[in-house]
Amino acid sequence: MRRLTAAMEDYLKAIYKLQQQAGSATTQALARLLKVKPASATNMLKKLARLKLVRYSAYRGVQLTSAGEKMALEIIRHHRLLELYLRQALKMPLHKVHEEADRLEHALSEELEDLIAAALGDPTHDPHGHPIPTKDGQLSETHFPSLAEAPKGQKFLIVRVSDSNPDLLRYLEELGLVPQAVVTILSREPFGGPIWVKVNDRTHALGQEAAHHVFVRPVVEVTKRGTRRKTRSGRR
Amino acid sequence: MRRLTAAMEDYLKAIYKLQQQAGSATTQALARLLKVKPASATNMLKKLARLKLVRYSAYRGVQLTSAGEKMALEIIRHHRLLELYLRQALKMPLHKVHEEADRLEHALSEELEDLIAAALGDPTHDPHGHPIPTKDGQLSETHFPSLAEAPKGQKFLIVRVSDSNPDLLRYLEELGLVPQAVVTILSREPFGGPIWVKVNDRTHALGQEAAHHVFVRPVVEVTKRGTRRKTRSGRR
DNA sequence: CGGCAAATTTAGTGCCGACTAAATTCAGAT
DNA sequence: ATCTGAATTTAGTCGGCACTAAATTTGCCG
Repeated sequence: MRRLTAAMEDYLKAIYKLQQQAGSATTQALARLLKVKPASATNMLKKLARLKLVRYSAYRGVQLTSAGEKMALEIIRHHRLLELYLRQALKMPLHKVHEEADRLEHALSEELEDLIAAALGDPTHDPHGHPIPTKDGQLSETHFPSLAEAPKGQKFLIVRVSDSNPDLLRYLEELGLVPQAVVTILSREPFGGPIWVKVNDRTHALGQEAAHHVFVRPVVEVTKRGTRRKTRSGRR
Repeated sequence: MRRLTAAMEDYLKAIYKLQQQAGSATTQALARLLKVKPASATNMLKKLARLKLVRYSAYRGVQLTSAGEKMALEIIRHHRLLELYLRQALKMPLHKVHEEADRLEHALSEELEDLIAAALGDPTHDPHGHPIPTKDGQLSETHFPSLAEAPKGQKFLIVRVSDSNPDLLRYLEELGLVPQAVVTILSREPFGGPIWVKVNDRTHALGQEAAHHVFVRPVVEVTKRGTRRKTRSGRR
């Protein structure tokens, strides 16, 4: 159970992400995600295969072994706990937490991980709305429609925003389109035009690209009697 | 103003420490402190010299340049802020904060440094009692006698404990010999024998080695009238 | 089925920072 | 002034992880 290098951890995390989206990870996709050349990725894949963290057959892509997946989830847990901690305890702007967590995650001990999780009350989601794997490696990915797909004319709770692009994130933050915010889709311009949304009593014309990165759930509306409409239950 | 590697930062920090204690740093002392071979240290010293962070002439030891000192103090600031944060905000045991901070210090952005400093209210000392360099690189080292040197029969405030040995630290922690604690030196056995101290109403026989790592200041005693005795003033 | 473009891998290099072994320099004692 | 042991440096290696350039494999299309 030797400590992995930061580079290895980055690869495992990336492979996990690609597997989620596409079932398996190709050398090229991995290289693009990690901003390295494909040759470098090949190299590392062999190393990870020797460590039995991935199943790798040449020209055929990779998959995490269960040991590899376990490691990946640990790192993702570190990352997401850190993001939430930075946001919540230290009030770091949302668009900056990802990069910071990316560096810190590799230097986090189990001990500190536990302290942070405890300080946050064992949270289930990071500030972008991504689920945080449990200590024993459980992760419940749920699918939500993006603003681009959701029907107009009703209220939605923003449950997740993509953390891939800090500039986009900063923009969304300015508009108030962050997790936990409530948004109403007013209308939709045709031919790839913007989507009119209302949030915090302000109205914005949101482009397709941005809309694709905001994920929502029909909001729980509480009537005068305290009964609910439109969704079954609970958190997120 | 490119980012230094973690290894370079470690060397700068170590050189700074040795310079404090001895005026200048030798290759050997550096190697011992960093747990590398002397040949490795020589190597790195040349590299740091090329970057104008140290003045290095072969066989003659090193000194930090003012640029090097500035960097060293930044890193020490990171380290000590982290130690205090881990202790204060996350309640990490005192003997564990050093190692954790040693890893995290290299991954800390200026941004996060500022947030942490603000959250702690711009503190002046870390949990071992070491002064924290200011953002602009000021550091006030003050000398204090160790328990081994202090006169018996009076009360002392513990202002600092050495952070060099986690096991020793853990031991001191168990005894209650931590910064801010008040200790009374009862007596001193001759011929290198133990020192009898009282802390929190418990009495302990403290060996020479341990006593050398605990630094104290005569305590401010507040009389009924609120006047003071034995020391001039303020904090620490 | 053959041919070709894209994806991938192999081969070889460079930088970083550790190491060992061998050479060199320094400083203190005689 | 010289000798000698300790400290230091030099020379050469190695593992980690990136890179480029050159092979190789794949899969698809006609």
